[in-house]
Amino acid sequence: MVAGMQSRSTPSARAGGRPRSAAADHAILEATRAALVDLGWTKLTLGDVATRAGVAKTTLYRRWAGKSELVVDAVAELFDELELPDSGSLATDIEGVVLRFAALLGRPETKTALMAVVAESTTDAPLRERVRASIVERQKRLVLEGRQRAQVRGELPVEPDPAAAARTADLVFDVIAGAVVHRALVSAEPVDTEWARRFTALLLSGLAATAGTGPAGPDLSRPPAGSPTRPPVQPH
Amino acid sequence: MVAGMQSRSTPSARAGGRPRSAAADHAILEATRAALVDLGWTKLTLGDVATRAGVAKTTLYRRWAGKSELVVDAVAELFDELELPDSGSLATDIEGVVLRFAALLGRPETKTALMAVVAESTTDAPLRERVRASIVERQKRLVLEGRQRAQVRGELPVEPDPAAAARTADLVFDVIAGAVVHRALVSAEPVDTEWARRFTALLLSGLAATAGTGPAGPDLSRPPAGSPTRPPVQPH
DNA sequence: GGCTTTCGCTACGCGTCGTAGCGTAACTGG
DNA sequence: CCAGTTACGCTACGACGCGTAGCGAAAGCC
Repeated sequence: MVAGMQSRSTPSARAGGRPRSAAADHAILEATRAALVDLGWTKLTLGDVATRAGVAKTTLYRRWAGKSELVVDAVAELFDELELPDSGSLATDIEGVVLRFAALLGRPETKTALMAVVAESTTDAPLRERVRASIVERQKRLVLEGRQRAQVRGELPVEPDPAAAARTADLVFDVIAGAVVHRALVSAEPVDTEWARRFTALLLSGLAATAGTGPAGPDLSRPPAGSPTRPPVQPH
Repeated sequence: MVAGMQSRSTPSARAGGRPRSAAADHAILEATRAALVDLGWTKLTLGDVATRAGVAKTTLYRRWAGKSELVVDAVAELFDELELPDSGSLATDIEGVVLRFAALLGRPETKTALMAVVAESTTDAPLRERVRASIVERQKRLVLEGRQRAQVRGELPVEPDPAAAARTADLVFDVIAGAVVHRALVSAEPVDTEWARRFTALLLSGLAATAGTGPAGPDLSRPPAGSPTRPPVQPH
């Protein structure tokens, strides 16, 4: 499930001896999340996690290099729940994924762990790669999915240059993820429906204006009338 | 200089006894930044900071509650350098402040400290208030300054409703600061001139489309011809 | 049944934390 | 000038988490 797990047990190695308990893995990661809720990042100790999981402390050190790696794997599992909703229009899709991402950031486990492991990763290159593969890349795929859907719908133009397309995808990803994280964790203000709507409107009209340098296509900021999931609401 | 300092020495208290050494404050904060560069956030110890600063460890604990508070004050001083450039147009102003902010985030002290204290602040309300007052509010003022300048220039419409104006200012702030931080620290990719230009174009065309619901005003995405600080460059 | 690897357990040295206690230094008001 | 008050440097201390070593037992594969 989590990408960073088979990095230690290379399947090409000789396969003799007692296998690692998969149940212990689940127990440890779940205990880690529970400890994050109760204690937060700094007060979390590996000994406490071991006690909660019902395993020996040495078992933890045999599988993970340190606290950071363990927590990355523990919170990475939560990002499996993050999916791109298919609501019929690009605008409501973005609003939906923003709200889901914000709900994930609102959980006490992720709230205290995410920024901490990113902070650690600034001085630890292997950890940064682990964060990228386990968490960041999983979010970025949602952007690529959303763009492809929108292009099929005709809501976004197809960029011919793949390098330029990758640059805009990276830009959009940093804008979405960065804005939500900053709103939720730095400004510490709620990411509610109204904020998501305003943010999406800002982003989409910006995209429409910059992507199509020529005459703009249909208005992307609002879903078409009769949206299946949510009726369009006139802003007062 | 730093806002959180006079919270302990209330000037209304009785003023007898030996005054606190101001030189020690500077030495401690500078030693903290040096230790952040050499050791990073986690390996930084208060005993080491005390040794570098040439003061006793107990002096540190008399002035700051813990590592987080000390680091917040240490990096908050660096944010004094952050200013809004006056380049003649809103677009180049934003590009300039984005590059300056990114340069600040590129320094090893802030890189490792900023995310760490934000992570701490998620489980520590007094610390969150300290971060807000010392660091976040200082950045947000740049947004308000930039908007006012742009309104004087006629580049942005004046929003009559103060509540709505505050909401858009908060939104723009989270988008700018969030995107730059995410690009620099999470994606770990360079915030260079080209990225700043693309991001600014995205933001400004979004602002122009959403703010003026009626007919759009002048094109905000590019400075007027003959910009005093930087000649406009055609994107290939 | 032998080989290999994992697991639980105990114990250990090490470093940091945060505080207490003491004598001294600096500054103020009478 | 002297008593009062506060900050400072220094030492020492208990507490705690870290990460590792060593052992016997368990659980698989050939």
